[in-house]
Amino acid sequence: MKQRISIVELAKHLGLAVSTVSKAINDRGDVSDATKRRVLEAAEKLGFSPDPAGRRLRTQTSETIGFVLSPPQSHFAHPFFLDLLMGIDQGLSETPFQLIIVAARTLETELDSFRRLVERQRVDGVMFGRTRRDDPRIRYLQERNVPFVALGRSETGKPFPFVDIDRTVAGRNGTARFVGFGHRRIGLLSTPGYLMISRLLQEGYRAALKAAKLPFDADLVVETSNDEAGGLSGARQLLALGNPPTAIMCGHDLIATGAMQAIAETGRRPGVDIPVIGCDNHPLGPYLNPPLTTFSAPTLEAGRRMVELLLALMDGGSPEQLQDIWSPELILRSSHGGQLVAAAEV
Amino acid sequence: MKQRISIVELAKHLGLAVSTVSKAINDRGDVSDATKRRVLEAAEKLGFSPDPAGRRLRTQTSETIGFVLSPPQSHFAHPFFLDLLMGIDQGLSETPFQLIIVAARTLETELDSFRRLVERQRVDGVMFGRTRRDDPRIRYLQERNVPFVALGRSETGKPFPFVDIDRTVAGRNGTARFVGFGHRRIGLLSTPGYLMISRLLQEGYRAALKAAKLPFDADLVVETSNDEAGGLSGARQLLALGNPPTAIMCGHDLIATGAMQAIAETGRRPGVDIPVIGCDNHPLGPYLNPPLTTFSAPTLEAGRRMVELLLALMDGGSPEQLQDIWSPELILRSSHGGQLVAAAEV
DNA sequence: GTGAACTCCGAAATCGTTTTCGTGCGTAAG
DNA sequence: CTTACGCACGAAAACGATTTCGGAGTTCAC
Repeated sequence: MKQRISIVELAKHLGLAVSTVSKAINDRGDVSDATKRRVLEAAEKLGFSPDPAGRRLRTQTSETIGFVLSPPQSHFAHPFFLDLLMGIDQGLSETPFQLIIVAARTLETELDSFRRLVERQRVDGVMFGRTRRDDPRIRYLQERNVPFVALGRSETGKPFPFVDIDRTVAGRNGTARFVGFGHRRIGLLSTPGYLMISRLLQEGYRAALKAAKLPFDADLVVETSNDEAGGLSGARQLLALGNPPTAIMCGHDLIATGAMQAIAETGRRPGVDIPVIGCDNHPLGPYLNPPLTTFSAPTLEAGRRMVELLLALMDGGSPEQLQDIWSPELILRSSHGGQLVAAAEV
Repeated sequence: MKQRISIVELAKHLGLAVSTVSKAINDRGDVSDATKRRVLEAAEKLGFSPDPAGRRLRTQTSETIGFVLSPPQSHFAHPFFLDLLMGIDQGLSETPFQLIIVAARTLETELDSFRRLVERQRVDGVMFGRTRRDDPRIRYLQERNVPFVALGRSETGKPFPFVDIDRTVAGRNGTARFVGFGHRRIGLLSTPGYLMISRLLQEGYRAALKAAKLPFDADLVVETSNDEAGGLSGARQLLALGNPPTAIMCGHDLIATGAMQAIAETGRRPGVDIPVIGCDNHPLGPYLNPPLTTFSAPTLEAGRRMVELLLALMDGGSPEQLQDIWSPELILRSSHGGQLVAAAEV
């Protein structure tokens, strides 16, 4: 292990005072350009970089932001999550902050993860996703007054910063497209009801029905777990109806995958006899049979943006100004089917 | 923000010396059980927990281990990676260590990520995956003498701790199964050649051929990127051969997914006319058409084990003793096809 | 009763920074 | 020539923990 050099040794080497060296390195005032250059050069040559522990102790900051992985039920939609993480890391890479992550095992212990993060590790800020309509994490963080930014808005507490990829427009545009194709009974396979995205998706769905003067039938919307198994069982339930839907809008690509499976079970051709649309542009979508029509989710960009918002917040920005709502775009492949044949109507 | 309490205030509150309180909290000797209890209770009541910055400065340790995400080409097989991360976090959760992650953007800057981690952040240990046959990361870490454990062995440098899910057995057992079904020309779609898993997979493949006294045909193995697109183009290449394979073994489920697509393009039924086997048990495998036969990859457990190995290493363990090789198991679904019909032989 | 051995606790040094507050010096104004 | 002032740098005090070492007080053997 190459041995480390401390700032006092560097100062001694330069014949300068420690304080001067410190100021030079941090580019604070009160030091001439000449010595500043001299210090920087020596630091480079001797491989000096300030020990974070010392700095953190003195400045009373951890230079750390925490991300907590939601409990693994549904795994927070794998690729989605990974992209988000990379975006966050990219955003952080130009700052002195480091990203620490913890995984919550269950919904019950999730809050403990947050507590450990802020009370023990003393992170400077927090990020998380899968916001819920009523979200105890938000309440906790606001109560402790710790800066945070969420992926997805919520109905909880005071205003807070977030990036939201608007499920309302997915719900609205997806079902509107089905309506345009002549469908009159459109199923909705939504994520669990406590999630904010579920609420928004259903709002969009109802708005589209209303615009088309179509009746709302509660039997046609089922909330299910956010994965393939959920899509499978949810679609089975839908297809077992006396008057089953002729098209299905899904709250996630994984759900759509399961739904297509369920459709195939009944002997019908998924995406053809019963069209399907998903959400979040899962990378495997193009390889499904038929390729899955879905809505975009610029997750990497969302991660980067979340960092910007968090930094702005810690910089004194007001939460109301730090809320992004992005509209997902329809990605047409082929599972959305086409014009409904006349015979199939009624 | 609820205000923090430092150890001196706690000591004052108790009428004890700071040193005594510290010893009580860290359960070091030289303090009676009675006062130890008293201190712990007060700490609990007043919500005291030691400031990591102070401790780290004094103990000259960062209590931090770093994980670096491989460059996004192929995204390190999403769900695989997430499970690994959760395993690592679970392993770490009982220790004072925190997990910090950084994402390498490209192969070129990957080493810089490592350097930042050890030279600037001063992590106590490092983890990474996707080991390569010749791996500069390993060289760097061994040179700097920083403790690390890898996911996957390598041909680089001195012995080091790792957990390896043995691709050799996947390669061997997968092709052996095809052989058993009567196939004589078996394609191998492998991950990029510089990866260790690629090398091992091919070793297993050749071993199975040899055992069956089948000739090795270099045309039948193609190395390709570790994703669906790679599988697609690789399989196309294989199928365009004058004497194409009648079955394809794949180095990853994502590759298998692309391969099935390519097979379908030619009008043949993937998994039936041309059987396919993948690796790593991707969660979407059961939802492919037909469901994908694959090899298991207990990634969560691997993550947990990696933590154990790292801690053991930092505790003075010898690297040679800290190497796990796990055998993946065949997960039979249906894409492996069945008995080859006699007519297809030659 | 005395010395030794053993417990338990406290004073102070230390880890590597940043930051405040002087201090000396040179320069410009009067 | 004196005074005032700005500029560049240095001394020292934090930040919050751990650890070493020494010193009371107690117990025990002789």
